[in-house]
This record gives sequence, C-alpha cells and structure tokens, in this order.
Amino acid sequence: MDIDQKAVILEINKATIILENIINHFNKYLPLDEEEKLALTSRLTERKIKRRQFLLQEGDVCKSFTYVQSGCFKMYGVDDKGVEHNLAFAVEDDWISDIGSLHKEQPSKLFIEAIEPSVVLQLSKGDLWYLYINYPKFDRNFRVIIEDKYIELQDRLLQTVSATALNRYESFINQYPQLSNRLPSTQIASYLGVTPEFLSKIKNERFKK
Amino acid sequence: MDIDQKAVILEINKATIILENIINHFNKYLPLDEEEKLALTSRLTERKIKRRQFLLQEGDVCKSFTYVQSGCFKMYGVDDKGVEHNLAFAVEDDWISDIGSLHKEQPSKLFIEAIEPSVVLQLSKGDLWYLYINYPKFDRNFRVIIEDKYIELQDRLLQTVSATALNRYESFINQYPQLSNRLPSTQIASYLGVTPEFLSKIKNERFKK
DNA sequence: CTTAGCTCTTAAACTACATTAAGGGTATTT
DNA sequence: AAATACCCTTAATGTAGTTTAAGAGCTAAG
Repeated sequence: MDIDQKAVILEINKATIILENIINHFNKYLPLDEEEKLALTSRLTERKIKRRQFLLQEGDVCKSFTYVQSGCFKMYGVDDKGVEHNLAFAVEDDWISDIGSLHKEQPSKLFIEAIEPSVVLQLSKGDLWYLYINYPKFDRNFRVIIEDKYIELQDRLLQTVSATALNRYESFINQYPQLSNRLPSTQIASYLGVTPEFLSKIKNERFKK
Repeated sequence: MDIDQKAVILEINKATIILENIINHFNKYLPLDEEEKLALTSRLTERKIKRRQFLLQEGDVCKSFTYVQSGCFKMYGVDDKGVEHNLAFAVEDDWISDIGSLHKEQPSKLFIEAIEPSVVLQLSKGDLWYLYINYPKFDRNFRVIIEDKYIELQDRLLQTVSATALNRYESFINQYPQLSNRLPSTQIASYLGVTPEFLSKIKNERFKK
C-alpha cells in the first residue's frame, strides 16, 4: 500500500468518524437501520465555517437544515435601531435552521452566524423531503426533535415575559452552564433581552451577595 | 321508525358532523384514509367545557392532546406575584396542550382555561402513541402541525424581545383580527406582556393619530 | 510592534412600562 | 332586581432597564 492510498483511507476514516456523530444523534430517538443510515449520510454535505461567517442572512431564503458537528452558532434578528436579538444558540450535536423560511420558501428575518470556527452537515430541503417520503422514521425522529425544541422555546417565552432580568440570567446559567463560560457576555445579554451594560450590573450585584 | 329511533339517529348525525371538522383539519396536511379516520375518531373523547373551566392546572401532569371543536381557550403561566401571562390562545380548529408536560410526564407550570363555553375532542397520550406507532401518517401530520406552531412561537419571541408594546399590539391585530374583537382587552394585554392599564393608554394614543 | 477593534465595566440622565388608586360601565349570578 | 364580580379607563407616582459617554484590558491583523 503506497502513501497515496494510505492518505485516502485516512480521509475515509475521518469522514466516517464525523458521520458517526449524527448517526449516534439519532440513536437517542428511533435508531436508524443500515439503509436509512446510508440514505441520510449520502445526502449530507459537510462544510467548514469560519468565525463570523453566515449560514443565513436576513432576506435570503433558508435552503437547508443544518446539523452542527462542531463549533457554535447564534441565530438572531435585528431591530429597526440595528440592535441584534439572539433567539438561539446551537453547539455541537444540535440542529439549527430558520424552519419558517425553509418550509414556506419565504425570505428570512434572521441571521445565522458562526461564533466559533465550525463544521456542519447540511441537508437540502429536497433531500429532507426525500427522506420524509421514503423513510417514515425520519418523520418520527424529526417530529420528536422539533417537539423538544418547541418545549424549550415555550419555556423561554414564559421566562421572558414573567421573570426579571436577574432571574433570566440565573436560569440561563443553570440550564446552559457550559454556554455561559463559552460565550462572550455581549451574546448572553442579547439572548436574555438586556443591554451588555445592564447585564454587567446584574453580575456585579449577584457577586456582592 | 319511532321517536326514540329518530332521536338516536339525530345524535349519530350530530356526532358525525362534529367529527367531520377534525377529519377536514387533516385534509390540510396529508388526508387520512378510511382506516386512519376510524382509528382516530374511535379514540377521540368529546367533552363540553364551561367558561372558566380548566383543561389543565399548574402542578398537574397534562394527560391529553386537545383539539378545539368550538369555543376558545387560553394557556398561561402565573408568576411569583400572582400575575397571569398568556402564552397562547386556541380557538376552533386548533390544538392546545402543554406538550412538555404530556411528553415528559412532569407537572405542568401552566393553566389551560376556557374563555368561552367550548367543545373539545381529546386524545390521551396512550392513544396518540398508538396512532404514531400504527399509522406513520400521524407522525407526518403532527410533525407539520408542530412545525407550524414552532414557527409562530419563534416569531412571537422575536417580537417580544425586539418590538415596543405598541408594535406588538399592532402586529397582534394584523395577525389575529378576529381574536382582537373576540377577546377582552385584559387577555390581550396579558398576551402582549403589558398591564391592562398600559394597553388602554396605547389604544388611546393609537386612536388619536 | 502597533494600531484598530472588540469586550467589559461604571455612572449619570432618561424612558417605557408598572403600580396604585379610584370611578364608572356592563355582565353574570343570586 | 339587586348584588357581585369583572372590565375599561385616567392619572399620579415609582422603577427596571436603556442610553450615552468614557476609560481600561484583550485580541487580532497588518
């Protein structure tokens, strides 16, 4: 076996290892059989994304459903004054997409931007539909995935309208302890719905106690 | 045919008419075949609900997925000060449930209460699971139903964190013109995340223009 | 090495919205 | 028919969070 062949095999192994993550992801729900695994993995496109690079920009139609293999993204809207409002973060082993724009093929109001250098696996709308039509298990699995996201979102809305900024901050730290270390405070402030200045004040008061 | 028989037939017709609504509901997605229709309708429980009666109270585990046949419900949480915060309304031909509580069999943080005298069709968790397992089309249909609800919720969260109370009020009127006439202002204020007093002020200023 | 650009913090002035209180109108219950 | 509860509004006062400004530490790019 010459050096070139070895290089090819290394590449294949690396790809296999990467795809193992998404396969394992489905093991949390209804595990895929060999045929389904192949149907899925053969349709995934791997992309490396740099810090500050966009997966989606306001006005564009969202074209794919994205699995985060490694790294971190934020999804946010920008108001009339130009202020960003973070709706969601996604780190490794999570999905991110503007589902509304993807489904209805309408221009998105949102941005999806890498906060860290990242690797993603993407499914185009057509491929996703193909999987839904030919392998009902994907209907099931994505139903459960989106139900979980719905539950999270509803919880968050309740918090947003009924709790103070301090409470929201403490809930965030409890719910996402890893994220609260990993992300800059400005991004957390934008997620909590306060200015960085006010978050700074909150942290200070919390520390004094 | 005697009078009793006529009465029975009338009852059957009425029941059939009621179930027609939910069948038509699914026609918006992937229409059900005869077997699926029977599987569904034979598992539905019809309940009449009085104004101010609860489908779910905080602390209880949500036991069923509810289709609103007629009437109107609100789903809300109550904060430490005892203030209600409406997360959602549901009128005829819509679904309502605390999905988090239903799925994870955990005590709910929410109330679901009738704002008008209502009629609902309920599916227990067990029956819902039975449908999912035996008729994959329900996975598909409920996936799409919940995706639509997710889109709505995300839109609302974005509004809540990025728009003023006046903007949120105007969006609400545009998006749900029927509801804005049908509901008392106190309920709309609770949904928008402001006090009834402040909503009153907003309306007044809006009218002046 | 240096410049430019983020990030974090503090603090004073400001604003959108909450709270409290009170009065009048309208349903729903008795 | 009366009583009770709920609904809507106005207005004074109060506050959580914003805005603006300014400086200091950190990181990244040329």
